[in-house]
Amino acid sequence: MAYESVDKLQNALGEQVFHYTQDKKKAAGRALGTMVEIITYYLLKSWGFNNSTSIERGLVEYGNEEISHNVEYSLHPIIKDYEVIILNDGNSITSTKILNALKQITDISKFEKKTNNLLDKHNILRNACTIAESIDTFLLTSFKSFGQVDHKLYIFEQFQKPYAMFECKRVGVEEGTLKGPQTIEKAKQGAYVAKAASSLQKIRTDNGEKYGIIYRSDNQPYIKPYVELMEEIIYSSDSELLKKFILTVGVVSNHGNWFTAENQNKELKVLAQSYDWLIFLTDYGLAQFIDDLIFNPAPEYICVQQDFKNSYSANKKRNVFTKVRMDLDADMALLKYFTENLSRIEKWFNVIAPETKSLDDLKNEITELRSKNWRGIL
DNA sequence: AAAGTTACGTCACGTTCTTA
DNA sequence: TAAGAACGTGACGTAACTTT
Repeated sequence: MAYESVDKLQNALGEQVFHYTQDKKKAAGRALGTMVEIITYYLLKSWGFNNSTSIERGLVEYGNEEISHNVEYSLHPIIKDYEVIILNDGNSITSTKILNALKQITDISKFEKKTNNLLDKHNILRNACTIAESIDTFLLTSFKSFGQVDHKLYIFEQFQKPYAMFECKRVGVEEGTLKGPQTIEKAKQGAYVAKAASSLQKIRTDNGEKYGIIYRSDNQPYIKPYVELMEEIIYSSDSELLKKFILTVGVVSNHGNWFTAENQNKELKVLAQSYDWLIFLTDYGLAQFIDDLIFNPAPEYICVQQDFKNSYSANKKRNVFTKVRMDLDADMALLKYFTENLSRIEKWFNVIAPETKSLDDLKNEITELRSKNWRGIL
């Protein structure tokens, strides 16, 4: 690999790409944050969660609906699915067009239309495209197949209430310092949301053990060691326990000194005890992604490099390399890259919490949650 | 002095409103 | 319908400040 640390890589990006900004390191850091988001999202897609995943939805706090937080990715129960065909007229695929097609096969009067385009006329895909909302559900659409004459689309009705959420965070090293970061505020912000979202709440015993508490519908508290209780909820079919449970997952990226096995920084400790799961994208993983797709792409991935370059230049119009807006070719290239390298990519992550678990366990837990009979539960 | 906290500037994205 | 402005939220890095 060309760079021995992500910090070096960030500075190189600053010089090569973000020279037009006022603070090139900061801008490069922001772009690296976008990469962490994209890696996480395409990992979820590769795990088969494409059609369950929403982006930046407002999530209300458990028991306190007046406060909501935009969460990066939330996984929602699918309750109905449809397929429609849209003529390929070369123009954008608007929610109006999709809803008009859907109207032919089902009653959509309870929905309020959104104005999102699944694809715009410059072939920019909108990931997790919401086309309409009702009180407790919404409609999310995606491509089933592309055609010269027409496209086949999926439409999924899903519950507003998710069963899992993911947040991505990255913090860099300050120039001139060996230790960092100084800012724990971001970690606290993430920790607050993680602690406020789910019905499974965290408490400490007097001995410092982490316990969970969850209320049943008769208002009786149910208290047990945290991970034990969490597993009990995930693998149960008890609607009282599952109803407002949200598995919270944090994804943080290394900056070279957050994480050594024996010495975690305060920031990391705060996050590790606040999310149900904290997974760690290593320097190595982030650098591999950037090297394989942006610095030294194989021929089939050059479009990714191009879209990245086009997205970050002094005279760019709109970014086409984000979790939501992604050039269609880059999307397909990313899916190919993740599918073909999935086991290698999964090794980019370390599991910080729960201590004894693996990434496979996480996949199993969200798969288990997806499989619940949510219509009966909610 | 070092460690920790707060404030702030810049960049970015999503939504809604406005304009054409 | 499309593009852009305005606004709200969040991300990231670091200067300035406070506490130990």
